[in-house]
Amino acid sequence: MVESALHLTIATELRGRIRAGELPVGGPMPSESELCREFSASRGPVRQALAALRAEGLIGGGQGRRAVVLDTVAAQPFATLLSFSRWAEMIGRTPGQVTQEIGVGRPGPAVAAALNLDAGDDVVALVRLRLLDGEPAMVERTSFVTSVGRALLDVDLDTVSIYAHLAEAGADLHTARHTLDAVAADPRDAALLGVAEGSPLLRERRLAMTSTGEPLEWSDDRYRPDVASVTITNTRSAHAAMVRHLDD
Amino acid sequence: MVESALHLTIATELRGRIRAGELPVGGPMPSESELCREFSASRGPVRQALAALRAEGLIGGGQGRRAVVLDTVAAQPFATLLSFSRWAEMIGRTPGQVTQEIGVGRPGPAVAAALNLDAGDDVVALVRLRLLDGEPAMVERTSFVTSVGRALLDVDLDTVSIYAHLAEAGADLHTARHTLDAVAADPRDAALLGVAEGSPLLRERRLAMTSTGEPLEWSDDRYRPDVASVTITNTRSAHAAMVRHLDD
DNA sequence: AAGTGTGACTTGTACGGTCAGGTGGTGGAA
DNA sequence: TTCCACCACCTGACCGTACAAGTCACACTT
Repeated sequence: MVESALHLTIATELRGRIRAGELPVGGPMPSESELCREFSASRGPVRQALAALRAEGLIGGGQGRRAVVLDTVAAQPFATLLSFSRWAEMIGRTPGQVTQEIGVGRPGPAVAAALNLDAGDDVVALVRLRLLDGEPAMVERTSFVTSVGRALLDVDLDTVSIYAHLAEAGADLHTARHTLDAVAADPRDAALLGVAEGSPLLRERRLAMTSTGEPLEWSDDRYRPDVASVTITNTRSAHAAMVRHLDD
Repeated sequence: MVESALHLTIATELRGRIRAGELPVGGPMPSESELCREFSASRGPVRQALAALRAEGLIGGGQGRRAVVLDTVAAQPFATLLSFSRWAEMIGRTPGQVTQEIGVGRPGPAVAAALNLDAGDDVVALVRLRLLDGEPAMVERTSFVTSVGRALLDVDLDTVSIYAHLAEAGADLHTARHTLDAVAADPRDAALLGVAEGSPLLRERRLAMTSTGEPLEWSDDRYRPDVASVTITNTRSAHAAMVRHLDD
């Protein structure tokens, strides 16, 4: 087993203590020097770990004061925000999917612009109904650039997680941009999700890129708003952290 | 006047170059050592600045490779996400507001739970229609804890920015949690925003807290989805950054 | 021509120290 | 008893150094 970096070890350990209630919400964190002694680290890694927790919205506080525990649940890691399946598993639900369409073809102008494609380029387009515990939760309309999408044409998309498959195929998913708004359910959305036509849906449009900014995937996902919503935490110093969660 | 911190200076300067196109999208950032020389800094502040840009979704990249410019527009700073007025000013629009109701009273159970109030506590409740360039854009239903809200009862809310006023009054706004979903416009929303009853609205429920986690404000904001949406960037390493923006 | 090293360059991680500036408790003065 | 000055402690910021690990291009070998 490769030991991971010290600052990651510290962050993981502190996250665990916060989640377990060992460090209670509203209470102070240990001081930096205490953490240095405990983990035999210099202040660098300790501060790096605290900065991470701060960015996740777990702790707050200011100069001269000890950091304060704000919450017990952190924002979700990268993969969870990208993959419906991993998200479902993380929140303890069973993901499912029913593929409606898949094929190679010319993209519409909006998709071509989002993926920064040239005039002649094709995409692999996919429409799926996503389920949570067997109930309709989301309609997904995804377009992949062909270099990535080709790997999908041979697999059974109703059983395999796309992102797990793409990761194995070596796709370098690194950054994603999510745009959230509300739309009315069109007739097809309504039929698939089991809601009335025109009823409000939470739409997440997502562009996934490599570490160098090359677009890989563009998706238009429409959630039943009674099933899922999105929470973001932001702090004066740090920036925002996002979490998609279930409505109970 | 104290000059601001070096890492903030570097980050601001680099943001400016990216926005100006001096560092083109898709191109490499200067190496850390180049930045050290240019700003007469050690690697610490330089890396802190780059980490900030990374968290804002402006740059990406990995070990051994130079960072890559991903986008020209950064996520918004804290105040912009909290204050409709500052957001409007940042995107070059004129904010406006028409107060519908304001008063002190007993909160509903949902509000009391969100603000973590005891049974007998009152809140200052406020309903406003918010405008962009004179056009209806959002309906805001906000509840303040009385210690904070009292300061609002004496001012003209149609002309003063609440957050500017609260900041002057010494309120320590530090962290905010935003939950996004979609709702159908109720009759009152529809009348105020000038949309059909039942049409989809983007709802942002927001809890603002002090640095020690004490709730200060709970708000239910409903946007016309043709006017505003919310974008979030997240990266494998860094966490998410959020930006609220205008739909053109 | 294609594959393979090798080495320069770059970022990631971590150490140590230093100073500035904010916080909060304590003890003495009024 | 109340108030205030002071001080110990803490976090924020920064420097310089060192080594590990990843990337890329170029020269060399096959």
